[in-house]
Amino acid sequence: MDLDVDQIEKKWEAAWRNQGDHRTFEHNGKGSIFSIDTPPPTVSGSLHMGHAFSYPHQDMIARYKRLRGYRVFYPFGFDNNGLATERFVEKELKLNTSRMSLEEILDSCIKVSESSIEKMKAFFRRAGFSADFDNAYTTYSRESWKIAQAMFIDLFQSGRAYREYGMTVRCTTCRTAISQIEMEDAERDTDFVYLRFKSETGKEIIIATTRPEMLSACVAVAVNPDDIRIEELKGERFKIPLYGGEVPLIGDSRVLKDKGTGAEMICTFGDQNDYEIWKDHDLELKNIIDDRGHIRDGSFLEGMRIEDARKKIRDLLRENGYEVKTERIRHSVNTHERCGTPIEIGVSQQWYLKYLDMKEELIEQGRKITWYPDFMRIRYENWINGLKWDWCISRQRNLGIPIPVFYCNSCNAVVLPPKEKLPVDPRFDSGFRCDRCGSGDLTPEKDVLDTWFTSSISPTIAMQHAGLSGHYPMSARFQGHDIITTWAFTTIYRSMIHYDSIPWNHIIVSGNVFDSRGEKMSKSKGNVVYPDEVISKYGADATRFWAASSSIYEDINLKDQELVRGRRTVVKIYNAIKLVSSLPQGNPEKKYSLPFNRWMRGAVDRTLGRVQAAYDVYDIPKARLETDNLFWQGFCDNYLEMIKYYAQNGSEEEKMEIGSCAREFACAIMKMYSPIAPFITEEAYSMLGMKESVHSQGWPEINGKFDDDYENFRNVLDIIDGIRKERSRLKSSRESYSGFSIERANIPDDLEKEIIRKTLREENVQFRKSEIEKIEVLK
RNA sequence: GGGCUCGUAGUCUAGUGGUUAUGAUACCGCCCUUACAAGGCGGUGGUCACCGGUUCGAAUCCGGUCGGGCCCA
Repeated sequence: MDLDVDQIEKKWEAAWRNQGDHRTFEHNGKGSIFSIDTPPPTVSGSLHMGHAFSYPHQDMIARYKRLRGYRVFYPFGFDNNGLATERFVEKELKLNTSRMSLEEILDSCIKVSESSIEKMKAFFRRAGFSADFDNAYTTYSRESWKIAQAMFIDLFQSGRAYREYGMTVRCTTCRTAISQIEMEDAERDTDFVYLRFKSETGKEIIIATTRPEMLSACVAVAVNPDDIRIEELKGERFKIPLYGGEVPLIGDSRVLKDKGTGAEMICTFGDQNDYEIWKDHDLELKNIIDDRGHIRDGSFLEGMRIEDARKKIRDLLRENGYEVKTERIRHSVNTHERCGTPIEIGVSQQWYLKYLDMKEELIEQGRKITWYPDFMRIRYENWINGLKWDWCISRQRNLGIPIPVFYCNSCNAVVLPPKEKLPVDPRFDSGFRCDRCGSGDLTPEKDVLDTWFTSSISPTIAMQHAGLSGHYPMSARFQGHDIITTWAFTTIYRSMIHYDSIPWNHIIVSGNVFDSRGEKMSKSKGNVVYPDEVISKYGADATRFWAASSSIYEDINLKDQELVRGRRTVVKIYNAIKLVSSLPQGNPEKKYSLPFNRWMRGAVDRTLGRVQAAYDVYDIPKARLETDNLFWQGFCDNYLEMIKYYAQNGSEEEKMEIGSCAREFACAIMKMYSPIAPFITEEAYSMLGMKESVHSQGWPEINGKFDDDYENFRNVLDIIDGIRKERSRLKSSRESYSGFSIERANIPDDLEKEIIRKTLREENVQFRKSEIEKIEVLK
């Protein structure tokens, strides 16, 4: 390959950076604002193909909208907040955070995220993103703290944020409360243990459980109300094996008759079902699992981890004759999505945001937004309909935006710092007083806010960072379909409660990237492909062509073939432009006198209309397809072949016209490609001697006068096509025949005949009018 | 188990009621036509997942079945 794509891309990357071309917001111009709510990539972990597939879509639309005259707001941020980053520090750096001070932990988190952010910026620049990376925001900056904390205070004051001692879902590995959002179901193989419970009067009932270690938290034995045993065993109290306490028999419809023996023990709390039954029957509370996953029941299990306790208690149950049998079953358990640990349910003090009262309004809000594609909205609505608990937003972790509250030790009031003092970290900052009783004796809140608390206000953070508040709602959000229930949902909710508005007019949902066989990429499978490798092999433009190759909302498998096609397009553009730039230059008197210029102008107009329509509905693959067709078939295979002869042998006036028109068409095609392939199109503009960047000038005008010429010229193209095919069928060199004879109803005029002969370099092409269409080889 | 979605040549893909189903990629053949052999032209390759229905006519609409994916339980 004689074209050094890498060198071209590096050259323009550097040039754009030096010129400071990419601004977060285009202040100049009169157009309306088009603002994009971009997903701040999380800095923990490495870059993945999603960054090379779905992120370019935003950039393509940003570039397109700029060309259409919009003042584009294209912010970029990095998410260095929360649990993911902290776990990353623990796992990747193998730091033992339990031996470090809070300051040291936070410090190493910041250091890791800073170096990670630099790597990511380098990648996004290399991939041709037109964002201002020097002015990127981070979700853990003081500025973001201040915004998030002020909004928290608003929520507290309006009664949306509340603190409650209640059921908590928690992860004993991450040692924090989590929300419904972060839970994930997983299939696990477990022993289903059948245990014998006896009553004082000697009656017995067999229950089945997957969690025998919870025995000491057992507060009832439950069967379905339709179960005949409810009558037989009415009033009996059953002894808890090994422990000896007595529990009642209750009936509850949530107990499944045909699962196990149809009887189960109710513990506080083995699972959500337990919790619900416990609450409705007003049972006793026995909380026996601490936040690190150790049993705290004061028995022989005291201090053991859950798994160890399960083993030990089963041995004891077996030895004492309580275990009837065991079945190996596969069942689904709720786990924490970040670490896969089965969640535990407990009760503790946590902060919540109330939203269960707003389900209908949230669905309404979702319907005010245009979803691309529309059916993704249904997933959003299903999620809302299935919501069970308010949003737990407090996390017992180190890294995160602190919850800005203190608790008064004298009067128990919740003390908020004044907004002008924000940001605050109650763990370090002091000097506040209770506004109710004036006491300075305050207990700081140690918990931090859930990462999604910050993610859900990305429009506010991005706008305030850029000094662009007051342009709410934003135009468009781009995000993956896997986080509709998290990011889209929480953003719509926050926007509603803070601004009584939708956060954006449009939401564009994209798919995920899988390996060539359609499997999820993961380190353990060894099928991970890194985006830097792909760009090194094929180039940034080719990678973007791949990203623009099929429906953006569908999952895509990473295959070479689209990357190959992308790279070929880049090379083809370069070569075509090389030819066009060699054509005579000047100002012709007439612009569209030659038939192929009129035809090509009509073709460009047609495609322009289609490409615009496609980009306008975020159909990037369609925009690419239309441009490809025009460029390869129309422009390269036919138009450029036609003009070659006339560019050399035509009159001076004709040469000027050809040079001028070919440049005009080439520029229009480069414009259409430029959002997808910013590098090679910029190179093309430079080769054509254009003074401006392809990305900074306006979108081409549709001329609109040559529709008929476009249609009429099809006859000439048909003949050229026919002769080319005939020549190929001959499978022999040109010495073996002398020419072609064309018979058809519509005979071209003299100039058209000449164009056909010159384009094909066949001097001997004869035409005869006939109702039967025919092409013959002349020997 | 529920919701959504997808199923079109070896592979990827266009096509939401109307000739012979689009194009790419891979493979084979011919042509070095002075921008490009990473090109041009041609060819091989399809029961449009399956079954049934609606219709003059179905890849397309409806119902069901099977299989993949995502989300939720």
